[in-house]
Amino acid sequence: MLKNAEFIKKLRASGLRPTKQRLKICEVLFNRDKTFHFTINDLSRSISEKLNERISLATVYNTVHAFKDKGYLKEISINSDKSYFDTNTSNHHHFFDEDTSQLIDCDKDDIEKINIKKTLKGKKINSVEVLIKVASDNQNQN
Amino acid sequence: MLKNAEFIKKLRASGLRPTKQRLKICEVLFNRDKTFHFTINDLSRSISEKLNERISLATVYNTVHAFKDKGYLKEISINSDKSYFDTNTSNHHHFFDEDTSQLIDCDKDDIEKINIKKTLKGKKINSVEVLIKVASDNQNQN
DNA sequence: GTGTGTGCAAAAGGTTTGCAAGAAA
DNA sequence: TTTCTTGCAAACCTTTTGCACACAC
Repeated sequence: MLKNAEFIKKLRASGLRPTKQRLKICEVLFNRDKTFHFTINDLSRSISEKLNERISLATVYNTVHAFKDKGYLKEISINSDKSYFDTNTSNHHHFFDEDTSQLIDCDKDDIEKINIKKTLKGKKINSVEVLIKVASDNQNQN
Repeated sequence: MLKNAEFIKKLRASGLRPTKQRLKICEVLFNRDKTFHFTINDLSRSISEKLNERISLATVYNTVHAFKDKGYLKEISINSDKSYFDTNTSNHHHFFDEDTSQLIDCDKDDIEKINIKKTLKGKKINSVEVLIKVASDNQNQN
């Protein structure tokens, strides 16, 4: 459970002014036990539910993008009409449940290291993302 | 180079009426040497450029979705405001060049088989997609 | 003729932008 | 007081939908 003072320090350190809205968003995003996978809409809903407060959509978008640029959030590559973000910024992969549209983290141990043999001239690899799409198994429901 | 008659046969076989528009779209999509990675917008532009003809956007959307459902096209998981499709429906992965927004196919041999150790109860794996994001390497430009 | 497909325009949904008012430094 | 941030509404872009007309069978 991070305290407000820590968020303020963190924001200042990355050149972001610790405004009331950004601190609220930090609270919703980072004061939790588990990783949070969300769309902007989810986050916006969480803010109103948890804090009983309203932050303008434009500000939520601004903040999420700022946090992503600073490395506090990660955007997940999934083709969808919406963008998905993840509070777990470590190098990891995802299961995507097509029945429920839920993302599930994949631990480091769940997938063997991926070995890429091809290289592209003059290009460096920025990230390697694996998305495993799953759906209910009708052959063996449980 | 596939002929019109073959497209007609293929469409009929999958229960799609071989209309003028669908055949044109087949021509643009499948009469090429290399794999085609595209957004709906790219395809629409290709149609007007290559065939000097206009097909309604709604029809292009309908057709691409129908072709995807029938397995003639694959949708690629990449987070973007647009959807990307691929005429290569085999099991393969992609590089995504963040400088140019271009997709590049990854051959089977370029990546070792991915071994997933975790399983989710009652769920079966539908697909495993790897996306390797690259960008120009400023340290070693060439 | 019957049912499917097409095309247009309008609507929908997510995201971005411009700008005036407000808050932080 | 200067600069950054917020909030609103409008704009934007991709995608979907409703409906009349046209085409395939």
